[in-house]
Formats: sequence, C-alpha cells, structure tokens
Amino acid sequence: MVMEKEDTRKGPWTEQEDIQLVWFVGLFGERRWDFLAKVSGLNRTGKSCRLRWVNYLHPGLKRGRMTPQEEHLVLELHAKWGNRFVCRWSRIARRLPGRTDNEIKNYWRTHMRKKAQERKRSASSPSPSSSSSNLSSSISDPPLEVGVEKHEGDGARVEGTSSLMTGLEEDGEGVPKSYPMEQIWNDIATPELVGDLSFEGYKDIEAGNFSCPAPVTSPMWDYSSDSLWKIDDEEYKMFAPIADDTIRES
DNA sequence: AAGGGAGTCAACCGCTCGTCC
DNA sequence: TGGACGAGCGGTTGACTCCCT
Repeated sequence: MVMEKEDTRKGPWTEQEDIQLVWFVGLFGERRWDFLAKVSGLNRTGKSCRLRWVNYLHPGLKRGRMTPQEEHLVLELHAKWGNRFVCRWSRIARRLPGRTDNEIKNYWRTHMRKKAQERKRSASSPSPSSSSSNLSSSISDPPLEVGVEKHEGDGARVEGTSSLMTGLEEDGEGVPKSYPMEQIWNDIATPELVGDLSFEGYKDIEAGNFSCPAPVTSPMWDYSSDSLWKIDDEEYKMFAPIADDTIRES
C-alpha cells in the first residue's frame, strides 16, 4: 500500500491553482519545480506543476484543433523519425510552435486508432473503403498496435474544477472561442488583482527572504525568440526540407 | 430524448537522462 | 567516480464531450 504524501492534491487543476502557479512561475522561472510547488502553497508535486505549466498554462501554446499543415507535419515527421529510433514526441513538438508533445502524442494515438479501425474494416469487407483522411495517403503504415485497454482505476477525481476545460469549445470552423486562459492572463497582467491574491505561500515569501517584483516582468515572459520551440542547428538541418515543403504548401 | 460508443484531452506514473557535489 | 536530485520524456489512464442510433 502506497502512502500518498498528506494533502498532495491530484486530478484536475482549478482556476485558482492555475493563477497561483502562473504567478509563482513568473516569480521563480520555469525551474526547481519541487521548490516552486512547495513555496507556492499548492498541494501539488513539482512534477504536476511542471506538467500543468508546459501542457496548459504556457503562454505560447495554441489551443484548438491542429491545422491540416500541422497534421501533415506530424505525420511526416513521425514517418521520418518514428521508425528510425524511439519516437521523440518532444522533438516533433518542437517543429510545431505552440503544440506540446502531449498534444501531438494524443493526436497520433487518435490518428493511428482511426487508421487501425479503417484497416480492420477494409480487411473484413472486400469492398475498398475510401480513406477519410487525405493526409495519411503519403505516409507508410506503421506496424503498431493501437488497441486500448481500459482498467478499473481508483477513480482519483477531484471535484469542482473543469470550468477551464469546458471553455475550450470551438466554433464550427475549428477556431477556438474565447477560453478562460485569456482571462487568466488578463488577470495576471492586472497588478490590482495580483495584489489581491492571498496565497499562503506568498505570505511566507513576503515574510521571508523573497522579494516580490512589482509587475510580473521576467525574461520568461518574452517568448518571441527563446521558447520551448527553439530549434537548434543540428535539428534544423534535419528538418529544413520538410519545413520548406510545408511552408510552400501553405 | 436517452443511451451507448467513439473521440479528445488533461493528468498521472515510471523511467531515463543530466547536472552537481 | 558515484550518488542524489531535478528535469524531461513516453506510455497510459480516465473523465468529459460529441455524435450517432
């Protein structure tokens, strides 16, 4: 029996937690997640904080469905790299500004499941079923099994969240409607509100050795050039042909 | 309108890698 | 050199939403 650390929260993040995390990442930067988790007063693990930041709260992230260009790029890169060595989702993600490895991983799974089902169908019925995706036509079928088993879990779900998730609806054209993250960022950018935040951890910091920058301005807020999606030279060489094609197509 | 299956996505887990002392 | 610790990654799970019957 594994003893959970007392009071460590799991499950979906609340808006309050998000705001809290964004604030403290602004203070301390995207490092020392365990430390950050501790001083922030969030009853979360550092890992959990990092994941939430990288996959959801990072300001450079795009929301909404992948564009056909992005889909094409994912498929192409996976075909190119996925078969040569262990597929690095993060590597592929770096080619897609604003997309996370988690997002791409999810997309790939969905895509492959669909493909496997189509295959199954076409194998069981002799009539050729037209592929629903023109993207897959240029990609060789990877030999992978995509069956998903569901197990009875412990159902560790935390109540009272998900207003963020439900805000991610889209209109008919795949363009995200307004989502709460915008609101969060607006809120964070408002010094009055920041002053109003009453985090336990923040109080500790004020009382202790930490000093709080008045407006939240830190190098990490500048995402114009040095971001998660920065491409190093070596990788650029590998990527350049694909990138050029993609740019030309669009 | 209701129910069930499929699709989507946030989040957790375990492992590996990198850095520092 | 090796151990400790932090960071990052891929795999997996499960809840929510959508869509079809």
